[in-house]
Amino acid sequence: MKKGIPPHNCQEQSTKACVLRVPIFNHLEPHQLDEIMSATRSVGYTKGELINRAGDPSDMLSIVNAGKVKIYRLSESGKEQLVRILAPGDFSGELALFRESVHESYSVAMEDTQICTITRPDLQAFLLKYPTIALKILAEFSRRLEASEKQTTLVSTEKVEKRLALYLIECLEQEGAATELTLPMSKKNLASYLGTTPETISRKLVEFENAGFIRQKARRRIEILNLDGLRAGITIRL
Amino acid sequence: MKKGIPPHNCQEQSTKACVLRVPIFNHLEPHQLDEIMSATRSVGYTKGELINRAGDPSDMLSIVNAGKVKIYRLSESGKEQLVRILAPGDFSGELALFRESVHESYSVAMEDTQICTITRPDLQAFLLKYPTIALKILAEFSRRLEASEKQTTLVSTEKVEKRLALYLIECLEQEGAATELTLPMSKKNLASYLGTTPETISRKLVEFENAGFIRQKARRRIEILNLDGLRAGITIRL
DNA sequence: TTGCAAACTTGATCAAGGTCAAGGTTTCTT
DNA sequence: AAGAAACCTTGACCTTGATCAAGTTTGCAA
Repeated sequence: MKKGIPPHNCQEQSTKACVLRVPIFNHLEPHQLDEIMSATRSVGYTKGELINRAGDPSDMLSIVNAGKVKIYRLSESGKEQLVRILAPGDFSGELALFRESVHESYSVAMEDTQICTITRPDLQAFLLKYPTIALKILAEFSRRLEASEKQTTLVSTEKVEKRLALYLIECLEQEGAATELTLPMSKKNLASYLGTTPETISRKLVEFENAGFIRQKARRRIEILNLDGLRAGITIRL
Repeated sequence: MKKGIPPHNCQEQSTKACVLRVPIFNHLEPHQLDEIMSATRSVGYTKGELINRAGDPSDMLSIVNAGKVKIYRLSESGKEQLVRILAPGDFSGELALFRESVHESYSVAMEDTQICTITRPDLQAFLLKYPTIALKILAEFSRRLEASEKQTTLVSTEKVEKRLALYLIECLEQEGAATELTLPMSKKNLASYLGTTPETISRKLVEFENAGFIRQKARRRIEILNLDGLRAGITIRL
């Protein structure tokens, strides 16, 4: 399944960019960066390619250098649940790094993607040698843990309508001070992320539109017309 | 709100036990343990006492020495969602430790409880001095992250019936090879943990009983009669 | 550019499970 | 041991949102 792009794509160039780009390393001295770079390999994947399945042995940290990676789980009953989307600079492989283990989730390249990898032994050595890296990773983990627990709470205590509204608001905030946002994924994926179905997403967005909270535009763009209304989440029933 | 138990309870004794008991420290040398112990304070809480609220500033790692602590979040709409229960040896305060921050969740003592605390500056110093501690914490975080993401998937893709069945099975596994398990929390809390209501838990357990999968006994004990049936989760409708 | 596949929309139906209410049990507390 | 307070159970009802089905639109590849 995993074919990758031939070795001529593993340029020194992109490996370097990768290490420089990642928050967990970019505070290091140049000579330390060089050291890490030399332990790094770069692999390419083409759009739609499966990077790993749940159950695959996991023994490296993967850092996205270019492209986008979708990480999802399959439930017992075979439903797909989107966990997160990795953008350049994001990393994955957390579980595997600190104990022998296998992947718990699937990942696919959403676009043509370059990934840099460091093996577990190499990373562990770096962590002991440069403890500040561990602090950075701890910070990132605590951020993710926080996000994940929040997501659990959201899914288990709020109705779809509110989950969707909060998600839109979150997207808006990431866009800066804009009044318009671009969904970072398809509605199908969004449904999977929010624990619902594409049909329901579709209907709820129409409701928001009818309530005058938003306007849907082309290419996944959504204009926010009434942020407070959206936040309150009270859509007028007919 | 936070009143604690007077200082005479902060015995050297319990502080030592605490540090020894925790997986993140118990691999260290005696002199290192002494060093950490001297940076540790012990505080007591009485049953039902609120330890912290969401929004409180969080600047220390807390380790449970004795007792049980319930950690929960409140959703936007005011519903309580149980995140986890800390037993002796478990720790909490993750988010706060690596960046200035506030608690995202509430914690209450479920019984009379002793907690040891280490301030952020002290812990950060130890992490840099003894990098193996960071590795231990990373391992624990990755375990929790994994559990949390699994929980999200479960809640967002499976029906209550299956979530409950899987939960029972998980409890059973933790009891060793027994055919009987004790729910570690009230059904009300279990409902909150599984993202449902006490009424539904009650009804589903009766369904499982009618299907011959389990038998409910006194004091939160449940006997498993048909593990495979439970796993398959197909209850016979009338 | 055409054509196919995937994504999206809309409608109709229905089951899961949340809510409200009322009684019955544990379990603390005093 | 009595009383109170939580917890649990059961019933009736009704909302939410999943599912199935059938178009429609969009995006991409040849």
